[in-house]
Amino acid sequence: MTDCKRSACPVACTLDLLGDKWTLLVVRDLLLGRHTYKALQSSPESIPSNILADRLKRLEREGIVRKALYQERPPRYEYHLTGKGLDLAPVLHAMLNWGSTYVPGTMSKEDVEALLKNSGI
Amino acid sequence: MTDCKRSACPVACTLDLLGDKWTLLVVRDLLLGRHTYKALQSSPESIPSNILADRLKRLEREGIVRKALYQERPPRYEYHLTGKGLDLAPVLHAMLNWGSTYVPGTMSKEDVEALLKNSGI
DNA sequence: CCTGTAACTTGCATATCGCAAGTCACTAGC
DNA sequence: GCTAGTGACTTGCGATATGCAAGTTACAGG
Repeated sequence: MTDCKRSACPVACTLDLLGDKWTLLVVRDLLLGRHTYKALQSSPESIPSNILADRLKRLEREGIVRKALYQERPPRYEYHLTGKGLDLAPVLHAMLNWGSTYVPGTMSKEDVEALLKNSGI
Repeated sequence: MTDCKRSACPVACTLDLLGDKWTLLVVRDLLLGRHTYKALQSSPESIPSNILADRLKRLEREGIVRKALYQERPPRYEYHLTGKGLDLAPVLHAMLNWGSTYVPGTMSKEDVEALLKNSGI
């Protein structure tokens, strides 16, 4: 294997995989029920197309996301979180708590919880 | 104010502030008891000097870190987390959990807890 | 005066990002 | 059959960010 880690620290290694502005947003959207490339592109932050493709590829390679063909002609794909991916929920949840407490102008935690309920999770 | 957010999502806004490979590592080190520039530079991941200076400046500007002169001649500084900064602990803790579970070759959660105890937190 | 140390700063090459546009494989309508 | 439209990407390229090395400032100690 050629995966050189920065250190043996689990936090550092987690940041090596997820430490950027977009990756965890993709995971958030997958948790919120957006499963197609189009749907992921349509989230309010409008992720650039090439970045989305790259992040999905990385997440799949890391076993956090699984890509599935759900229609053959024309080919259409769905992305789903694996168990490893679903276990990132506490990280997102902690960020949600912190953000809604300390960043003015963001949705309250309650609003987001309601949104989650309506999205059927 | 000219702080344009990507969206009203607390997670997105949190990632705007902390979403990169280094920022949360600096917060981790501050939690672990490294408080000087030198000490922060000496952590196992060896953060580049210019990046460290930049991140400390940003964290201070965002009210996550407070810089204090603890010795006048020669001038020596200490960095400490504010309440806002300390409240990032759950985020780090969630990453610690995930990393130690899913990234092979990292320290176990127990080892890190022990380390935290010894560092006097 | 010379060496050492903490806390940065600067220069510069390389890597990553992000916008726009283009591609590919179809399907549905005329 | 021809054209427009859609989903899922890919490509080009300028702008921004990163990372290494070296330099700077302000002192202390011998």
